[in-house]
Amino acid sequence: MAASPVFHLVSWFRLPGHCAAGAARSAKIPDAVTEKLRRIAHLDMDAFFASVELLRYPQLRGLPVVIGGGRRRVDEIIRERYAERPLSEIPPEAFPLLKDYVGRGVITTATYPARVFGVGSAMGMMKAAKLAPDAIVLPADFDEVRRVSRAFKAVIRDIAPLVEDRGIDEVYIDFTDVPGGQREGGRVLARLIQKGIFEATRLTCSIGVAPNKLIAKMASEFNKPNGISIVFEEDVQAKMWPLAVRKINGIGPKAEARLHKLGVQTIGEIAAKDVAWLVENFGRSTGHWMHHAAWGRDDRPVVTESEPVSMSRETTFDRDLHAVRDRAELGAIFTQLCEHVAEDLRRKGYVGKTIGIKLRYDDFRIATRDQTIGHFTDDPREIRRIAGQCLKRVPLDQRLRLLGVRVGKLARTEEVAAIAAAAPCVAEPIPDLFTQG
DNA sequence: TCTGGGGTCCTACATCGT
DNA sequence: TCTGACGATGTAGGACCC
Repeated sequence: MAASPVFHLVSWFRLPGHCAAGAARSAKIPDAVTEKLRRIAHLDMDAFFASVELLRYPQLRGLPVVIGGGRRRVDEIIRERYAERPLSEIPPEAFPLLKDYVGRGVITTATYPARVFGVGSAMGMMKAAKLAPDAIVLPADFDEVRRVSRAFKAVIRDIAPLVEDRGIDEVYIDFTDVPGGQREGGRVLARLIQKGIFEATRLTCSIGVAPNKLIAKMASEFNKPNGISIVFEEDVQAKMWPLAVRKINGIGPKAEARLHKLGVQTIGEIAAKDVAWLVENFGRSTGHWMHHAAWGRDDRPVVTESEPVSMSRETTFDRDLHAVRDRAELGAIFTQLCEHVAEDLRRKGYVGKTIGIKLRYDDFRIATRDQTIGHFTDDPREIRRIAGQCLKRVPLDQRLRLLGVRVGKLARTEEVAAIAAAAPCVAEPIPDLFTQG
């Protein structure tokens, strides 16, 4: 190998403005200690959905609780028996248990006492019920979770403005230029943020601070729940390389299985492989990416603003439906999905020009079809019409488990309207694949 | 055994215009 | 008129993430 591991790591982590001459110089210059380092934090709320429920039902603290399934709110169900009592005074034995759960669905989150039994996110409810039959099961309250999500992100932005939203319970934060962001490698600022979030929401989170997003993401897992992990560039090999390949954000079950089959179990073993070998086995893009990731290299910036690419609605039926025998039911669901997507677009101020459908057959195979039209729309009837044309292009001789509608190629409604006002034109007709020609 | 919903990004391939 | 290269665009599917 031409360069030492230390050379690779040190050269990668210096900020462009601070490291023009790279590793050789930074290794010699004694003021390296005063140099401002790139410090990126990854913050992850602990068992977020479950923790939000425990704010409402504090009597369930310390008990195994999972969130998932069920469309009816539990407080409605138990109100039938405990009509006049405040929610916090309803005894734990009144809550539904996993072993009594009937229906489809997966676990969204599990509290730490529930995780002891081996249940966790994305696990089927039936399997979870076998592992932890006496765990309490609650449905997710998305409205409340969204409210708390906005609250904790507001706390962070007040302290450190460069925040990248990574979903409902996660963010990246650029500590580099935040006052105090360099102190103790970021630990001081991380503690401040944890304290602020707890005061605002009564919820805990875990934070990893590292030279880049890739390592910060891993670091936030090191010390869960309610932990802080600080990783410096010189720690990377010792902390990353013994870990399983799956710990790299971006290596999922497929890539993991492939690596295992090739005899690679840990991140260090990926790092030891030649790039050419990785490219040969995983393709050019993934091979190079995997090599960089294993060496802890990642120069992606913290992105504070982004536009959505698509919006969709999908639903899994209570029972598998047949396109012909359940035509009326499917038609009603289909229309409703189109209306929901249109509502979402209008509420958020977007229009789109690629309309598509997704369906999942009873054997879990997925089929998608798209159609791009000549203009932007957020009209539910038009979405329904184009989606209907897409639906005619998929085989419908097998039972369906799921149906979805998607609108892509989005643009802001106001921008499209402004362009249309500046250059009015007649919308071109939309070809109908099945009724014409 | 059972596997939700809402996304993003990547790849492969077909088609079309130059 | 035919052919090939090439880029842009659309489509379908897959992997992955929260």
